[in-house]
Amino acid sequence: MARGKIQMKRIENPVYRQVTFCKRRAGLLKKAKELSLLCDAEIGVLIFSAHGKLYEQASKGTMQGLIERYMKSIRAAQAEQVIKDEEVEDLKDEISKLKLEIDVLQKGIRFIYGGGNGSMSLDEMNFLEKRLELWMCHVRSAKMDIMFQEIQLLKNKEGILKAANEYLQDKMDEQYGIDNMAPMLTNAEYPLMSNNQFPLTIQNEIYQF
Amino acid sequence: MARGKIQMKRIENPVYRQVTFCKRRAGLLKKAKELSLLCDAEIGVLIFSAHGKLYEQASKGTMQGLIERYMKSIRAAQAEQVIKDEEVEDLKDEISKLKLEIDVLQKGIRFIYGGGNGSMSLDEMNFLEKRLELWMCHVRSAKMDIMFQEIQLLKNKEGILKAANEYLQDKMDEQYGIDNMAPMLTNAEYPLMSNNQFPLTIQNEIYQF
DNA sequence: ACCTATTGATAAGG
DNA sequence: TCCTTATCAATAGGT
Repeated sequence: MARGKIQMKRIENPVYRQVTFCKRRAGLLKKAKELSLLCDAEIGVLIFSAHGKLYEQASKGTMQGLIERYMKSIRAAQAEQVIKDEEVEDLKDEISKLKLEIDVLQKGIRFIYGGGNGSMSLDEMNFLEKRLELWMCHVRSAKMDIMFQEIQLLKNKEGILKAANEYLQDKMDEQYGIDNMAPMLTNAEYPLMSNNQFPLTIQNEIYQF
Repeated sequence: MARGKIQMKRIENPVYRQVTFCKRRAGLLKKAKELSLLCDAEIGVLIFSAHGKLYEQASKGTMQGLIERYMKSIRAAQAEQVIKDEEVEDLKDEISKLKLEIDVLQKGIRFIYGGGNGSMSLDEMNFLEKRLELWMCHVRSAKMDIMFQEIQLLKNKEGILKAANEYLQDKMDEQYGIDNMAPMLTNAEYPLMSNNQFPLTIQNEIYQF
């Protein structure tokens, strides 16, 4: 440079620093423009002064376009710009669907829990009543299925235990003799099963509603 | 420059152009770094070669940070970067809440409509049944309230129409004489009200469920 | 903002 | 891509 070189460190004198900033900033932007022109390159320069003032130059196109190109160029840039936009759209779509779903589901239920604050018409309530009755039928039917399955399970168990019981009975008969043990078992047909017995009457009671 | 200055226009010879691009690019980045250092400025340089290759330099901080600062500096930049992030968070929060809500609401209803594909336990179904009965009670109670209000409304109308009827009757009596009109009205006490009458028996029928 | 001595950048060639 | 070197451009310090 002229009239003495300067050390490559921050210029402490604020006046000198400001002057140098102006001069070199102009030089930098000029160099950028020249490089862009000579070599057909797209160049952007962003300069924030120490006080936060912005200086910018975009050779060929706009700074916005350059930044977008930069974002796309850098890997995963799409994840920050393009994909983020898509994500927002997806999320909004999902929210719309969920809200619609909620509306349908809550139209009645909010009303019911809210104590019926006049937001539903008589027709809507009649519809809801019918719907609730239907749901209740379905629930009761499903409940019945489960209980019936349990009954079947218990009956199977009953059969197995009954066989085991008879087997044990025979063993005892062999070991202690018929005269000695027979009187103890006359009052109970399947003594090991008493807790799991399901009389048919109870079963029928469950089925009707 | 050395050995002759060059014209400030695109260098046609690709080899020369490429060489100049390398040299001047290095020079530009060096100048940028020096300016940043000397004058305490934050500088970013973006260079896309004619073939699309990216060269970048960010003095102080990262290019991303610089771009964000640029976006914030330029008007409405927050709407593209910061606010978009916040928006995504908000949307995700909303979705979480909605999904939770849906889960609660649909836990039973999905099952019911799905025909009871074994996803609920017997206890859960008992709970749901009780809940449905309660809802139905609420619906019927609300329905009843509305019908009662309608009845009150109709009774008020009845009173008004009855008075009007009597007034008209008197007028006719005055105009045509008692002998001429009396026989026509003996069979109906309130002839203008017949369609809106609510016998007490029907009302009671509605109340009981 | 301008001037200008001096330094730094770089075009051309290897 | 790097080195060399003759230029020319950029600029530090002063006005």
